[in-house]
Amino acid sequence: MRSYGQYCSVAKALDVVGDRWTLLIVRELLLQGRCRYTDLRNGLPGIATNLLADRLRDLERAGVIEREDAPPPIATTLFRLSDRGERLRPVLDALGHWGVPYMAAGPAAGDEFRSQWLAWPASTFLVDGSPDGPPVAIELRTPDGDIVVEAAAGVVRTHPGRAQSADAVIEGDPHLILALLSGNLELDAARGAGLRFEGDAAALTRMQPRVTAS
Amino acid sequence: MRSYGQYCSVAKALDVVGDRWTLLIVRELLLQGRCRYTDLRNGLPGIATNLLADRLRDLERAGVIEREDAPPPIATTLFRLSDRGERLRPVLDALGHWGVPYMAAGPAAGDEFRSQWLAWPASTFLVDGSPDGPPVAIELRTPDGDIVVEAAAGVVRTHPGRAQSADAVIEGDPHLILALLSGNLELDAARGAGLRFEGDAAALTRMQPRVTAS
DNA sequence: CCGCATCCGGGGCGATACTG
DNA sequence: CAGTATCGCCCCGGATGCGG
Repeated sequence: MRSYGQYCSVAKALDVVGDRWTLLIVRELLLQGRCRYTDLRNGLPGIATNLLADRLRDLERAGVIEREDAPPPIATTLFRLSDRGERLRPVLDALGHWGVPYMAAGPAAGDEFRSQWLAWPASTFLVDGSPDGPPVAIELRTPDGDIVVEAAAGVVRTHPGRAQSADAVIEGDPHLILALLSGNLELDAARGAGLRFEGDAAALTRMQPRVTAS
Repeated sequence: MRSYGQYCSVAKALDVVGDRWTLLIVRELLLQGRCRYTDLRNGLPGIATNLLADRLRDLERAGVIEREDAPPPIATTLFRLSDRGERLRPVLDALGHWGVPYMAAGPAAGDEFRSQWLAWPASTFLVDGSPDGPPVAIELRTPDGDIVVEAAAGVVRTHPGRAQSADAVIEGDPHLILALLSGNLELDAARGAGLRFEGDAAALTRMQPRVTAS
């Protein structure tokens, strides 16, 4: 990116990560950890492949990501964040938190979705309604992968994969899942819309929208 | 900006503030408060005037800033952040903190500088070396305005303007001021380079670089 | 002078095709 | 699978004009 030419730490940061798509690439690496080129493409619907290659080159030169040749049997290239890149997490957290209100209206026409993107709405918008209760885990199964949403000790967190013991399992359209989690859709209505829900409905009410004047 | 078309709060946030120059406009409004168009231009060296006008329109439509007609005798337009815009402060804080290491090497050739930009290096990179001591204020006088750096109760903060009672006053080249504050330049050397320092040198050593593995 | 609008050249970006 | 190559387009940068 063309430098702003300003001796200011915000401008210098944007010189490095202010290009279009750059912070979304960091998002995917924060969410997924080490990725193949194809994994990144899949997590970044809409990006032009030459742009992804360009950005990965830029980010590597800037010391934000590192390229790693996978061990022999695999024969592929993996990309991962460097320590410096991992330190961008607070930036993504702040941006993701600020952007949550835009999710309330539902996806725009043609919006793509990946289950791992629920991490920010879940961990910054939802709050554990019963901080003193035992931990609760809800497993989400979407067409592009599974993630676990956990409420424990007052906070809600997410991570990819399956839960060891899920209190509830939700399967179906990701938009419906978010509507259900955020309280914009009742369980009965969600079921009527095709969402499959198994397990303890109380696990659902355990997670509540954080009360903020946004 | 063209939407990323992703139902993700980070992407939605970048749909609004991801355009070039946009976050720097927010930076200026966070630092300066209400601004005239000309004030913004002055705080954003390098921006094309049509782009500034475009961005201000976009930000107003997005509800991030608000336009305000100044009271009669003044007859000008003022721009200020809305509540929603003020909530971008954590984003700028995170970015500014992440970018501080890029300041260490000094300004690049042709880099512009404004004194108010010292706010992030001062408040996130410097730390109050004597948390239990009485508050200390250093007044900085640069060609484009004055700012105050205060150390109190363990933290270092800045604000524009003059101090009620400054323990020290530094006047001169902003680059030298930052080098002096960050400990990269000794007081004697700074004086030799043309910096004027008056007051208590202990106020200077009160503020120390935060120890981080950056 | 302040707050823009207009015009124009160059390059970043988007979409698709192609390749080792 | 992991990228290059190519080609338009539109965003951006820089200069200038202009009404209030």
